[in-house]
Amino acid sequence: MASQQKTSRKAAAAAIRRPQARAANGRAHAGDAGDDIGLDALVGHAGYAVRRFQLWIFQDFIKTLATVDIRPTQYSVMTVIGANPGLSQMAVAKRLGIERARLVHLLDSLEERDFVSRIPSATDRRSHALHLTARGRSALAQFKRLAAEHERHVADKIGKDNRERLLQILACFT
Amino acid sequence: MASQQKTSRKAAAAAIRRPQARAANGRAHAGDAGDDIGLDALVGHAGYAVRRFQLWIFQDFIKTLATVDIRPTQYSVMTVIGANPGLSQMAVAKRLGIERARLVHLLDSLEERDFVSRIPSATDRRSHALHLTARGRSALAQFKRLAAEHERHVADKIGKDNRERLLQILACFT
DNA sequence: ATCAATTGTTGTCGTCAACAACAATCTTTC
DNA sequence: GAAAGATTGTTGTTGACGACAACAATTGAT
Repeated sequence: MASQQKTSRKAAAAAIRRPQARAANGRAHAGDAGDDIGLDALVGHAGYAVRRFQLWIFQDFIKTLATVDIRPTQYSVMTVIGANPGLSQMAVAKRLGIERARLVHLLDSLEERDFVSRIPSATDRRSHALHLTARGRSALAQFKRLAAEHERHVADKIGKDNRERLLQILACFT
Repeated sequence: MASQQKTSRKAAAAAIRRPQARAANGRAHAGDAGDDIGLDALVGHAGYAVRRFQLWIFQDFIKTLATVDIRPTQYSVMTVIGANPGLSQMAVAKRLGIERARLVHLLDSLEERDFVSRIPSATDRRSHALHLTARGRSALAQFKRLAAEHERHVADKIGKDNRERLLQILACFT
């Protein structure tokens, strides 16, 4: 493949020049940096819009909480544990739609930073009861303030009422 | 960490039993499999809902187009090239918000399957003019039919009008 | 007592975004 | 027209993330 690239770059300078069907949005020379590139069917696909939106929103979250070095998934884990102390890893994973294998590493890092502690369950010696540490509780309070600031960025971007509508539409997935 | 887990599992069976602050949504024993686990602040976060929604929507897309083995990103690349023949890799990457480094591998796979061809640009010997092959064009037509079916799944899930509203709200990101 | 299921853990694999470096090539500037 | 800087495609690495498979310890059911 690399060699194929090399050879095709060097050799076939006289390329196949087909009459070439015109673009759906009719542009002359499509190679330049103009921003009038049509998306065709993509504009009707919710998945594309959602992907772009999630990219933006996650980047803003990470940037807004960069000072405390907390990522969206870590925030969601701490929030759920804070609201439901004593949950097992299984319960947290199921509730948040995270693989329990992945949650292991997430909790490892949060435990290293002394935000969360795994306490052996009194009733089931297989499972751990998850709790926030004192440090974790006060940290989470700060995270929530920063997350609220991030949420204001979202409202600024798409509009306050649109954000409300969005939350309502997607409520069935939370 | 692994040893810490081992020891804590074996040793501290008599765990710390704090009086333990009650959960925000007031539950008795939080360790069981009940689905009444509160999300607390997460319900107000657009990012969380969007993440869950994107997970669902991408999985449905992949499943619906499994017979043709096309993933969302591949579909978006072929759609844009089909609508704008002759685009450079840079232009496609910028338009779709993909890293140009990542687009290289995407195009490699699409070129291997004879859906896309990189034709040396006549005006700029650095860049490639991207085109769909004849096989790529007819394949894309089928992909679009399947993608439309997927889009109906979305409408079934969140409601036809909600889907329209969603597309409208997120139009600024496409 | 035995067998199936659950829980946490470890590991691998593939996708994806972000970055950095590089050669080839184009563009700008003197 | 030659040097300096920018752009394009490519390669590679890193880290977050989802999916899956295996495993030991433990629990629950038969």
